[in-house]
Amino acid sequence: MTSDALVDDALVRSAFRVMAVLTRIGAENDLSLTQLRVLGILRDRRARMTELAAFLGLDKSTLSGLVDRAERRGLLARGKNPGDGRVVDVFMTPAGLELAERLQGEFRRALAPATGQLDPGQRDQLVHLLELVMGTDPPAGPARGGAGPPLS
Amino acid sequence: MTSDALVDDALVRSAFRVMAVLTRIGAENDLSLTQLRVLGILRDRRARMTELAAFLGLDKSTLSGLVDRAERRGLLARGKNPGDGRVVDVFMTPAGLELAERLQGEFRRALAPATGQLDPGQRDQLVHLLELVMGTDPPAGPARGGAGPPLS
DNA sequence: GATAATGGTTGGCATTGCGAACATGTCGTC
DNA sequence: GACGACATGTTCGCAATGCCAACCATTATC
Repeated sequence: MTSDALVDDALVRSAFRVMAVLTRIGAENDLSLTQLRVLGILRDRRARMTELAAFLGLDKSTLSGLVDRAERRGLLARGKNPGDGRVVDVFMTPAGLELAERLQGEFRRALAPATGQLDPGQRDQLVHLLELVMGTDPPAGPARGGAGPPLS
Repeated sequence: MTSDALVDDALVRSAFRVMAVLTRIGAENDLSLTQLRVLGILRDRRARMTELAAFLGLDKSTLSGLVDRAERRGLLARGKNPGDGRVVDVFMTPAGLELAERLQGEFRRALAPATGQLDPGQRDQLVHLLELVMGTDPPAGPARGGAGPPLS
């Protein structure tokens, strides 16, 4: 019982901590958390708007604006989908890729003092446990069980 | 050597997962993530505005509006600080406390299928590892004692 | 007591995110 | 082939988040 509560607590705390780091790095580069996430997701794939929206848990209309702004900054680009005329594909520009790469480095460096507290064995353990916990299917998501290249 | 990357990855993934659950529960109750967090923080203490802002990593002015809305909904209340006339203390109303209690229950229930994947021993281990990782000074934690500029 | 420093609020601004309404494209049925 | 159902994105209007700069009130410092 209380063991449950402790785990929840630890997960929430670490989540907020991670988010704080991501938010800070984003802010330093004029990117919101969501934009950061988009950059992370598109780093190794091209996606259609709806797909992306579902993945992020956002409305299609929200994504329109999001992509608009990122496109205006030259980080993303829209392209037609050859197979379906309705679909709009989104993908990274070279500038976007470069930025994503740089931010990932910053993120790892920012987290290094924390993760450095663990020895390799503990690191594996932590990864294993988190995968166990998070391995169950997310609330929703027909497409790809939620695993994406989580921005780092 | 990619062991580091794996940990970062797992942490980010679990962070987004936890946030998604919190966001959903908040949305179902017309509360933003930040409001949820405020409710969580004030559950067992009373705090002044600046203190709260620093803890959340937000600007004072952001908090004004946040507390305004929560106060209008009867969840929080403002009070004078006896020791310092400039200070505004914020604390939960009974309604706020009740809501916070309920949401915590919802959250635990939502996470149960995930945490239930672990046996008690693994649970302890996960808590321990997370505390190790997060126990160190965060590279960018909000409101850490002396060090560091406002960093937003 | 004058001047600084601290604590909160206000107003202006861009962004986020939702829902509803809309335009366009695809597909199934006749 | 033409029609209507459906799917995909965009646009518009709205409230909320969050920042900054400017401001008022109170406290500290000299």
